[in-house]
Amino acid sequence: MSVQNGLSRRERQILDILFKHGRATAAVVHADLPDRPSNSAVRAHLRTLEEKGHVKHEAEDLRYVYSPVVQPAKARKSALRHLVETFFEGSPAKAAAALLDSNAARLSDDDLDRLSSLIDKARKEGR
Amino acid sequence: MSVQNGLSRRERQILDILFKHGRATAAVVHADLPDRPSNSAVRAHLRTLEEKGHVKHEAEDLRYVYSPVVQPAKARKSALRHLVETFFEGSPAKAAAALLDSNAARLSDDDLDRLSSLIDKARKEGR
DNA sequence: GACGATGTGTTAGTTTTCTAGCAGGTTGTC
DNA sequence: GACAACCTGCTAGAAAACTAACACATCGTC
Repeated sequence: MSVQNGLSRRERQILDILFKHGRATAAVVHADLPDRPSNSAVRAHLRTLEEKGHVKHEAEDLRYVYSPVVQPAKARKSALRHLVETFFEGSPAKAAAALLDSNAARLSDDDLDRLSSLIDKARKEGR
Repeated sequence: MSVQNGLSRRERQILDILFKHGRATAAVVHADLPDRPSNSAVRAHLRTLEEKGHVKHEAEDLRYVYSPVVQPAKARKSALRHLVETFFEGSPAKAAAALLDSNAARLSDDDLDRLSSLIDKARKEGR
């Protein structure tokens, strides 16, 4: 169903790091992982993820660079839906409000303009 | 570190359902769980979650009603931060934009007004 | 009181996750 | 060539997750 099913805790963590970085070597993934597992364990998991089809690797001067197979956009969307569903009663507006509310200080003018125009657009479509 | 660490896949699923419902009996959790595990397994997991301190139960005419121990608000915040971090390069604005963009049709006028005022507020604070 | 439906607790066993350790291959330096 | 410093693959075993099955309690109905 969801993109994130069938994955163990570690696999999920690793996949998240790959989404975050776009592409990364085993060493980078390892460095980003909480509670520092062994490097060997990380590589094993990456291989498993590849077997399961969630990840692919390219050889790049002697090391492997891993990247997610699922389109980031798709994974994003799925993650958003899941979050909205479990924490915001299915209301994207509530989720968006929470985002803006707790992070207002960190929004640039450009960001605000873009959001405004999105809201205007929604207004027009709503009529 | 994060609220969602140290949990297995199933435990995470169960906890998400509790967040979604607020409070729920073992049977409800069971019904909402994908790939239908045994009822007994669900109860065992709930007990484990309680041991770990993520969940509490109250006896309510003969059955147990479970609810998350962590403040929903806190869990929400943590989940949002994680999502923004892994999928939106740490930019809440990008996340909010994605929410509005793909769900414009589902926003009510009230929602839009609320969002607008949040944006205005951010504008003022930004100066 | 006997029965079924529905709830819980606990146990024991399987399956999956997770890991360290070893073997081997390439590159660069001495 | 020997060595260190990287990297990969693989394997066996420990640890944790996951589960079914059984035992027992309560309630309502016959």
